[in-house]
Amino acid sequence: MKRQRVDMDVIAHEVGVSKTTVFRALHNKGRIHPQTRQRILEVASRLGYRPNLVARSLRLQKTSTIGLVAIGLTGWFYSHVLEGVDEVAQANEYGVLIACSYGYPNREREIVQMLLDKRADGLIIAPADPEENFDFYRQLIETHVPIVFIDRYIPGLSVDHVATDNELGGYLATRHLLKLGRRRIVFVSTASRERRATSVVGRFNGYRKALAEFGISEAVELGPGAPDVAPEEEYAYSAVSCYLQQGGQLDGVFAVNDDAAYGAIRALQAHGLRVPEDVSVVGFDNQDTSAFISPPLTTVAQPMREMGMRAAHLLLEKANRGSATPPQQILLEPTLVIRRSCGAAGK
Amino acid sequence: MKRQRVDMDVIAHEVGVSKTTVFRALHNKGRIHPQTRQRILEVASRLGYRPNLVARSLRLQKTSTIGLVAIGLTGWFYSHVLEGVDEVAQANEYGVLIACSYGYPNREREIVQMLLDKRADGLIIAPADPEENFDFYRQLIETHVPIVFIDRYIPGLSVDHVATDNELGGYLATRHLLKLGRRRIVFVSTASRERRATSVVGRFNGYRKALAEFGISEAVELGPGAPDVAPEEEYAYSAVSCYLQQGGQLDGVFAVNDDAAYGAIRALQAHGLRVPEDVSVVGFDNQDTSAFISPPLTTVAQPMREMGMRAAHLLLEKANRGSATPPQQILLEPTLVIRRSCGAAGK
DNA sequence: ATGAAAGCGCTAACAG
DNA sequence: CTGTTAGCGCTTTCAT
Repeated sequence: MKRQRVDMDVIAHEVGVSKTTVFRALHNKGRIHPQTRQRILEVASRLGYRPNLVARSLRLQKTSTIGLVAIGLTGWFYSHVLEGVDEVAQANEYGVLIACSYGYPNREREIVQMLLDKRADGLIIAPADPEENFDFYRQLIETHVPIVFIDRYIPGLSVDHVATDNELGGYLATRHLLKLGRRRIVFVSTASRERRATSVVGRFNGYRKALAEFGISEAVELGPGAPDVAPEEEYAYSAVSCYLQQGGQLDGVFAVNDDAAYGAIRALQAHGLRVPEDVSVVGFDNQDTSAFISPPLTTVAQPMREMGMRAAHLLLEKANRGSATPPQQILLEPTLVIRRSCGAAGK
Repeated sequence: MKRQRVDMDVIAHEVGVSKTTVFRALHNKGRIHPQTRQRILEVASRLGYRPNLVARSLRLQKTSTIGLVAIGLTGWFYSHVLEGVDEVAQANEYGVLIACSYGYPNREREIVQMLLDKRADGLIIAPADPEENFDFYRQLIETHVPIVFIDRYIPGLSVDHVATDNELGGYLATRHLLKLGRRRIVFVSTASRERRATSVVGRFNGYRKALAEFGISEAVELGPGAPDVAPEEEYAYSAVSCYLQQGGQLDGVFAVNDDAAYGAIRALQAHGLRVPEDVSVVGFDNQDTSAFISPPLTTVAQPMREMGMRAAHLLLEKANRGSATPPQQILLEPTLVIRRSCGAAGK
């Protein structure tokens, strides 16, 4: 038995009306006799009719699809952001076409091209590098494809973006350490490629700003120079270990993310330093795990899901109302979550 | 200035040939004069021509898109699997349309439908529940849409799937604890919905199988009865705490995943028990973090990325060679990673 | 070596 | 209230 595909024509013939009438029945649009509509709906249902969204997309010049350019799927932070995007997409009957750049700017370009060829209605992009693809994006913007940068952005380009106020986050974390009396606070950063991202740069600036307010001008960054190795924990571990072995002093650590904080804590402990008695540690991201390591980690929380949702909303707005509105930069507020690793009261 | 969209017709007019010729030039197919081809290619490039993949999809009845039905994006395990899928998709010039069920069977059905309406060439699915959608999938299979289940499957349905040999994993973990002399080994499981998944059931069976080999018939599962709360760490923490407070005895823990292991360890420590001196703990998944908590966690590693890649390959094969081949069940081998939480020698 | 024409399945403008 | 017709951009068959 040959199960034939059923399209609107098949239904039309079956019922004995025209395709247009079928269309009107299915979409309940225009004037149509209730009886006719009823019959059509029944037949459609009996035949298991399903609209061909590809055909619709071609006709409407609109795919109801968001293109999502991620750096990777595995990070705590990004995966939550992406769920936020998915959530909004589903709620608006949009699909999400996703592809990862894995941090490579050239791959990022290819992906964007692919997504555009598939006629995504707009793109949400976490740009791997703040400079490498500057020209590429500048040209892209001129084509008026709706684009929203997420988490990171490309300085100098006037594009919508939504991100956490990373500078504020870094500031809050560092000021907290300072208020606890810590004065030799180091910034544990991340592998060189990531280090350039606006999110990381922001945290570092916040760190320095807080130091400056307390009259400290010397910023110490641990990471640059360490072997460029994954995972984050390992990188931080070796960066901190190296610093300590060379006789570096510290009584506070602000890690660029929670994973780095775990590595830092382990390095400190391996070196005989106690956390938080000897050294206070603050991370960034507030992973679930951070409440369960020992000591429980003080960290900066970002509204991850919300970030994804805001980006998606922004994009859909652009895609539908036309991109006439001027670009918005949405900054989300981070919050400090105090636990025991910093030595302050906290659960 | 009105920047008009350039399609093959525009190029054709510009060069003074027919659309067909343009087609042949672009695809380098059929007989075409090298000169003509050259001119066409130049114009196409100058005009910034990009193929409309939606139109192509409609014509070819093939979208070069994989539909991915995930349970969520945030787990360590799944996110790595998805990257594997993405990797293979990109390598084969496929797109990945993703949507999450968040564990709800009805939502899962809607997503599948949406992906099918968008004419994905095939679906990779992590089914939320092993039974709820049985009939739905049974019917779906009859339509011959290429489908591959991943990580979990639906018993009784003859569908391709690729998963870890979870029973072996549970067996390896438990046998390891038994060999270390532990005899009161509990299984720390997960919230009720997840508990039914074939992956979890497999781990539990492996656990019991190992116990049986050592003449132990009593299996103790911690979790059922505990408040059904997120995150995993919290759930495990309260399950273990509860057990201990009620005077439960144990000298070994096999946790269904690493996050649960973290929660278990914290509960044990909070209760004055030392890990691994008093209690040996083994997890499942080998998250990066597990090497950096204290004590470093012994755990079962799964080939996550490979799982995603195998699933994607399998799907593409089905989608292209026609789904005439009989369904394959691919089981991947897990490996035990020994660290300190179990008390054996190990880094 | 090139072109004309049909058609993928849907939507919409226009008639009746 | 319903039908006819054209067309979205591409691929392919058949002709020349």
